[in-house]
Amino acid sequence: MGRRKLEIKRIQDKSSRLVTFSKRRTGLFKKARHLSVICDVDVAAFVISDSGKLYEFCSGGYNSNSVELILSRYQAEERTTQEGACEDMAFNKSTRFRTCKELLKLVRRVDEEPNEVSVGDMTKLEEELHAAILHTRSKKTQLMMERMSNFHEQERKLTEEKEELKQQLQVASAKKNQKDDVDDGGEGLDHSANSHSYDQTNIYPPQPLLTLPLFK
Amino acid sequence: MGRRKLEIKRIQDKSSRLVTFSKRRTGLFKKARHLSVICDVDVAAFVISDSGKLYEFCSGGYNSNSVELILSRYQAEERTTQEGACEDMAFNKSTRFRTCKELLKLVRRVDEEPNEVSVGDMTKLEEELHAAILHTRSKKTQLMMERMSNFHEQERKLTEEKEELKQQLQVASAKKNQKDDVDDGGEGLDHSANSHSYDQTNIYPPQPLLTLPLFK
DNA sequence: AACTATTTATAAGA
DNA sequence: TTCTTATAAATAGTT
Repeated sequence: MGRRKLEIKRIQDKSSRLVTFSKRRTGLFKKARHLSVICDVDVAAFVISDSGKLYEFCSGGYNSNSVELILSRYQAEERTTQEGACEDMAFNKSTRFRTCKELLKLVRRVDEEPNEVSVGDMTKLEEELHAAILHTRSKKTQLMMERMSNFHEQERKLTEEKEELKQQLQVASAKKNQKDDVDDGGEGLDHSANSHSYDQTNIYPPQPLLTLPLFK
Repeated sequence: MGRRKLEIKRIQDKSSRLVTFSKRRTGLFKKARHLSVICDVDVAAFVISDSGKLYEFCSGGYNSNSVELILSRYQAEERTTQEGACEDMAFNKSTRFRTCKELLKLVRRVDEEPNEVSVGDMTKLEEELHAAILHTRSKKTQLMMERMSNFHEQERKLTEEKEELKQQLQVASAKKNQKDDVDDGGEGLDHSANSHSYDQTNIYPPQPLLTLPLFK
């Protein structure tokens, strides 16, 4: 809804992204308000900006507890939904981990009957969950690194092949010039000039990941 | 937006209220999704219908922890706003997050003079550090995804250039054969046969990252 | 911050 | 419900 159709993908230019963010955030909250009034329902919406600032809308107005009501409703849902997730994941590879199911069961017990779970068990649970996170995260990173490495290798190959072709082109045109040197021999070189070599190589040497400033 | 202008007040007729609810709820979540994608921010929205059914949208997709992430951010805010929290810390009300430097200063104090930092403050610190981790991690992933996308693009370019060079080589050798056709004209083609085209294109369409099972 | 040309959402009707 | 369509509302780019 604007001067031109906008693709639904991240706006690269920071400045216009910010402007759009402001406009659309306002729009979203307005829609949320209208929905809550017109249909007489509870609505809550949260937006967290790039810089970490929280924006919220809640149909109950600001000094009501309706956010809590909505959230607790959500959390209740969560608890119900998680029945039997991870049914199949026997991950006690080396006796170090219980099954995912057992872990989650314990999590639920901590929530529902905290007095019947010892602090020791909770500490253990916390540690195991943390281990699971680390495991998953490390696998993820490894996978991504591998994929990037593949890209890099592929690029190297392509560049190599390109260079080879260029060489061949030069050799060919040189031979041609040798053979009939009074001819319109310039043409052969035009092409190699045409193939402006891409020098955007500054993209790759996979720069060490920057440490982003945490928050502005 | 419709055949006539609608006042922003509860629709009396139950049937049309329900129809409108369905339409506008869909619209709201769509807007939320667009906002999250276009502006690259986290968004969560909850709607509870008259009959108590919960509808939710969250920018992270369904099996991600982004709802929790956003909610914990909200709850952290809550705690901050309430009295007595964070005795020791001058909070910047507008951003709510202190600077990284301030955070680290507190970490050092926890280490050096643990008795002078309240448990409440430590809890708060822990939460903020956790938020910082989440933020950093998400940025890291984003960065890697972007870089992969760049690789992909670069590869496309290189392949394109390679093809162009190949074409030129063929044209050149064709001309050459035209001019002195009794010559050792076969040579020009040998090379293009040599450049076996790489068909390992199955690597890229950057597959959406799989959600790895926690443990094998 | 305003202004508009356009796109997008949707109210009513089928 | 689902689709169609006339119209209202949101907003992208511009000033």
